[in-house]
Amino acid sequence: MPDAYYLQLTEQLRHLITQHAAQWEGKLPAERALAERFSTTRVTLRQALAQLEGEGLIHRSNRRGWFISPARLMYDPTRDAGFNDYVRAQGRQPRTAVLQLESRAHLPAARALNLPDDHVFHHIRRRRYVDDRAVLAESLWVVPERAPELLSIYASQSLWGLLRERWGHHLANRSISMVSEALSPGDAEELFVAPGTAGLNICRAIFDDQQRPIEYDEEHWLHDSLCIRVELSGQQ
Amino acid sequence: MPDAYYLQLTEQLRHLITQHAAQWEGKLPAERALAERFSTTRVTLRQALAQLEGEGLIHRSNRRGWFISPARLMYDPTRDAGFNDYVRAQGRQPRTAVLQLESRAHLPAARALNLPDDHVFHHIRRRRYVDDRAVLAESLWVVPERAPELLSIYASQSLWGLLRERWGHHLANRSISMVSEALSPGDAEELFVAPGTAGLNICRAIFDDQQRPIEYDEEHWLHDSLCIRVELSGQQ
DNA sequence: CAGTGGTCTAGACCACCCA
DNA sequence: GGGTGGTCTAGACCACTGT
Repeated sequence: MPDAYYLQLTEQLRHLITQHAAQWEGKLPAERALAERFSTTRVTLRQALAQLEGEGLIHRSNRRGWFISPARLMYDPTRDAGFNDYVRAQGRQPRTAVLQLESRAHLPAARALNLPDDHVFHHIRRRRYVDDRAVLAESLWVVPERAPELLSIYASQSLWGLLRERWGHHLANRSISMVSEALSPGDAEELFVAPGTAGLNICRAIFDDQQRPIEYDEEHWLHDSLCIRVELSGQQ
Repeated sequence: MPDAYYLQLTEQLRHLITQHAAQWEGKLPAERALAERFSTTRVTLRQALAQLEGEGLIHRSNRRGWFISPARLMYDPTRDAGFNDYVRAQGRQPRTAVLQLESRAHLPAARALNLPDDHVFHHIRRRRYVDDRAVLAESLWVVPERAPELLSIYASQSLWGLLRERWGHHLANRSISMVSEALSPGDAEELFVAPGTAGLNICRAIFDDQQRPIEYDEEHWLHDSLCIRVELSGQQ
């Protein structure tokens, strides 16, 4: 069926990668070396690599080369479990870098939380790692009335833990949306990948048990880094 | 920031497309024409088009050209609403083509439903359209004990409607997983797109209120055709 | 500084779609 | 049968990475 050479190449590379994964220590040989080994051009070789990238088998670190992708992280966006907890529960190592703390308005957050367009939020921007690979760039927009001194006390711990323990909020109602995307140049740079790399965008609007808006967040994941999982019981 | 020419091209094309959408009737001019208009090569032009494809703004119909993508379909995989119902509710036109009806074993279904590896299922393979664009290829694996004569009476209606009305099943517990994927050559062909086109794979295992397995399904969506939406209330 | 990936050129051939 | 998109070649230059 696959008569195009780059599709045959894709299969050969797939086998090569699974066989030599250990010996290469996760990093593929240089493109020119691979192209020569298969007697083809870099263009065609890159077409095959792009296929495997789309499948989630390998990924690129911008200008540093091709790497074998680790197993996907299981993630249930409907649960309250903090990032650190569920990453560790899967035997992986979480890490967080806080990129920005500020207060300002944000239209999508205002719209999603049914607040005036110019409402000001506490904004936390952070980058999250799994096993030292940056996989997630996210922005949190917290309603300041619910967590007044947030920005002065926040330091990369669990936000939902804080909201629960310090301010006694119960995250009861949530509206979640997920779409595939191409990472914006900004998001791509923060995750050290090439612009336009495939990503998954997850947005959540969260309200308490009295329908008061609490928080809105925008997550940009590398597309190959996660598997969304939702378990539900009870009739819908 | 975007000094690469193909990224500038991406922006120019984005504007061109939004302006001329109506006049072009959804189909972009030929690649050679566009490349000439921007004084570049087809390779670079295609790189820019691929960016817009990743964003979901345009898509390809295999060997027929580039088309402007319609608005994403909102889809809540946690609900029981039938495809026809929720597509119509969004003012769109649903259509279904049944591709295959058979009985056979399927390992992933058996595993997901906690049945023996060689358990035989009723298998329904179908293609679903929204406004005459094929957007979904799916396989349903129904436990025959729950719907014995399914294959002889099924004809593209709502499967969940049938299960409920004819056999009185309540779809109570479900386990859902979603991952981005590159469409397999087979799935791509069924959806009339190029092999390796970005897709979204959704799998569901469904049990009744007594935890008896009912059905397992595998969905392959074009990545730009939908927006997953989940609304939840109550604490998790 | 050497080598790498990212980008780009200027062609070519073929299978397939559509008129 | 003409034109299209899909594929492929054989180069090139540059910015950046890692040493």
